[in-house]
Amino acid sequence: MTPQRLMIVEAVENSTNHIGADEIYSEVVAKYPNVNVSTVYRTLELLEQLGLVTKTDLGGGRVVYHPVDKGHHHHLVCKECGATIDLDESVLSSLKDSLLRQYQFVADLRHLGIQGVCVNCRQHASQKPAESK
Amino acid sequence: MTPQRLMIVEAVENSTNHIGADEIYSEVVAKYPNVNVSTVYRTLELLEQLGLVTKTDLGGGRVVYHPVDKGHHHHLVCKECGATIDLDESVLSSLKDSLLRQYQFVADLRHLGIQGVCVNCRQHASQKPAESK
DNA sequence: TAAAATTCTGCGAATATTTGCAACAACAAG
DNA sequence: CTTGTTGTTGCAAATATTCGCAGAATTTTA
Ligand SMILES: [Mn+2]
Ligand SMILES: [Mn+2]
Ligand SMILES: [Zn+2]
Ligand SMILES: [Zn+2]
Repeated sequence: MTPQRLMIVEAVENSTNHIGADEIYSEVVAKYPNVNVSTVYRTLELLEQLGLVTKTDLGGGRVVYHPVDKGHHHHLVCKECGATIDLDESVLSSLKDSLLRQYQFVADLRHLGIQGVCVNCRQHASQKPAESK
Repeated sequence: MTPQRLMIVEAVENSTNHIGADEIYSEVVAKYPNVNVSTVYRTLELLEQLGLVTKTDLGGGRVVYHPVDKGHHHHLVCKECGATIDLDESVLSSLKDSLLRQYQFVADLRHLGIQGVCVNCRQHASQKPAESK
């Protein structure tokens, strides 16, 4: 457990909710000026393999990390407005179960980002049928 | 419909199964030497928005494209051995339905890559409990 | 301790993809 | 035909992430 790893873990744990690699890097580099981004990425990969953090692609180039001990959940991400809706883990547990039963496949569905269109954006789209120019 | 777009569409349609942006580019550049990768990516994005192709991240930096008219399906991707198992669309339709009912969210689940560990790799792992050095 | 083996790091380069911009092409109006 | 408008391209630079490598730090062995 090196100082840089410690600070990276700290940054992830202290984050309110999700945190990106760039934010972690900024936070760490403030106290420890000569850390490298590679180390941040490598440490995050390690933490992921150890099952301490989850990595989630929320779309649009935003990949975020989340400590496992702060609750499992998933996210619906609206491609139109970018809104993210929290989703309880139970919604995906039946899928996970059926993949295990039917395919003996252990799906890694800890913290998923599901792309789509939210209610608001769907309503707005139908209210504006004449999209035109 | 420009010549470069035509050739990109052709490359995707002619592909046996999945095809990556780099492969499309190689194929197109052979006949039309001064196309640019940007055009390939831009065209693929366009085709995706038009609902003609699906884009899927199969993990490990492999993003592949697939024409919609060649059947909908999903993939289980083993993180250990890289094997991909085909999955019928029906397996995810119940999830899609419940997201629509409970959250009024239209999930974009046309061609998903689900990460995890396959049967073989799981058995091998348990047969080798003494992983050691 | 000293030497050897291992692990971790910073750095710079590679990778895949996206973006801004200016030239270019198609096309409509005058 | 001349002009203006719009959409498409190539190029070069930005972005996020990964990788090889050689040196530093650590741990193991003798
Ligand atoms: Mn989350
Ligand atoms: Mn497929
Ligand atoms: Zn929305
Ligand atoms: Zn496997």
